[in-house]
Amino acid sequence: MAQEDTFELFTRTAFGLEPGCPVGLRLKALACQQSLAKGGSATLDWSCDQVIFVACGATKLAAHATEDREQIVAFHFGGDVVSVPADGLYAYSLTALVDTELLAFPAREFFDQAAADPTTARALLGRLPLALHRCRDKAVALGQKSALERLAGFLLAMTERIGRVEGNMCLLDLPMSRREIGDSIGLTIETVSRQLGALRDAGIVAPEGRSRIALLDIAALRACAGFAEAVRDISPQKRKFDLDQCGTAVRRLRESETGGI
Amino acid sequence: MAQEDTFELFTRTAFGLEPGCPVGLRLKALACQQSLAKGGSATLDWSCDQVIFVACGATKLAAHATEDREQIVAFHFGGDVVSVPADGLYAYSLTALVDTELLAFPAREFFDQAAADPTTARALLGRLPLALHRCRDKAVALGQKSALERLAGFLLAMTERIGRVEGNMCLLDLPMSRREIGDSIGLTIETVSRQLGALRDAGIVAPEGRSRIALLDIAALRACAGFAEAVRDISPQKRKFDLDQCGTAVRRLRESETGGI
DNA sequence: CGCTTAATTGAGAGCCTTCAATCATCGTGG
DNA sequence: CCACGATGATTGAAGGCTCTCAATTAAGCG
Repeated sequence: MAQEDTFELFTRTAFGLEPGCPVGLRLKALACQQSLAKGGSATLDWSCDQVIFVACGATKLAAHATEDREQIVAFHFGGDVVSVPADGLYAYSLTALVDTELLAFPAREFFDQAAADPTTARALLGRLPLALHRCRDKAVALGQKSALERLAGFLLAMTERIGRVEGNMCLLDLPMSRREIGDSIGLTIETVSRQLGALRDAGIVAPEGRSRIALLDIAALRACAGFAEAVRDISPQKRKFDLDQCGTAVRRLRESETGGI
Repeated sequence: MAQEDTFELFTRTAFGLEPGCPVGLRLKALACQQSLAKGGSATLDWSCDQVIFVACGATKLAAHATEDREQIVAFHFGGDVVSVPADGLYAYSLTALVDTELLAFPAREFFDQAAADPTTARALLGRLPLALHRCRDKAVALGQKSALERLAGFLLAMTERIGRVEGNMCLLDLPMSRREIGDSIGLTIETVSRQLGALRDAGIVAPEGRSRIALLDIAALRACAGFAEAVRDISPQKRKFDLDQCGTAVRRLRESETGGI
């Protein structure tokens, strides 16, 4: 993908700007394009925050907590804008799950320009809270939910992002490994595998090969994830009843995933 | 605190705006002031996102995962701006830890006005990523760290926010209960108490009464929290060595807390 | 000073992790 | 096209950390 194409994709899809407009040109002057092969990590200036536009492909944003332990903070797909923190409490990295094209901007200068243009500013003020709220939902999952609940929530979140409907079920082609799933929801690869096996044995999902999963019963999966189903102003009795409807293999949880900025 | 005073505090401290300026007036038209007594929850329109300015006091933003289980997503203090999600996967609540004054805005209209004013937009584009990055650091703690690491990280984060230096140590007057600490870092009240006891026995902290904690050895506390100390471009040997310097009562983790937008 | 509530401490159980082995998948080369 | 090898995934057994349940102690308030 040529620099021109990538940048036009950026201005158009991310902010609804016409190519060649003043803001677009100023932002373009800041942009640094990168092509990452599967498994490659973005080369960024880690001394200051960055804003990344994922033109196409898929990436993971990971925080390195220990030499051998990383927490994946979010997954991103084509069209997403990612806010990448500078080195702070943890060292972060942005890694391509598949071949990926991206645009990198230094955050301060990027926001300086964006703030001056109402259209761009409004777009960012829409995306940033969304990413924040997704991250919070993730924190809820990591802090309060069981392994099964986290995995079910993960699958549902991924379905919303990259799921394809096929008849009366849903197909999911995951670009990430079991390890990356585990690193995302705070579980070991073995636990992920075991819980996936439980969902399979319950007839809720059907893994096909290494990366494809067919979702046979989304309602049951949602019950597994244990989200708070529009609970406000619903009587406790009714709420309790609904929660108990999940089957025997179903126990506790809830979750969210993938936060474009 | 009168409406006028609260609002002026808002425009001045949060955005550096002069009272009576055009944006200020338009934002004021959206504002809904609330005074919360300790323990009171904000009355908000949960059908749409809200932006809250905490004029003075302290609040917790909590997600209700289950009837008896809540995850505190962030603590806020005077001057903070909070992005509060509408009802989604979870029901959120904003509760006062002490008597608190706040201003509530509907998010969409708020951002519409803010985007039109470069100064306000720039201020928000500075605060939102900060809150996002804090939330991510919290996710790392919840997903990867041990109980001791989480508590140490919590204390350090709180120290940065509301700690007072007193001689060669630091005093911390926590406005939240043990239960709220636990709900914030994903632990039970008993585990919080036990880990705090471990830090006390190690001579690192000295609890005084229910809410005050004296931090006697911040370096040791930092070691307990197990943050990645500017690890990029440092040899593995050196890194390993540093990590092993933490004492016997010290094991694994790292953390962050309190995200004003 | 006594009461109510919060915090601490202890014992046992459960869930996830760790360690280890087997199996499957997929890319490569014959 | 099939066989092979390497890597990833699954499954099993044992252990550890945190949770749950329960009792005791302390703090703060009237």
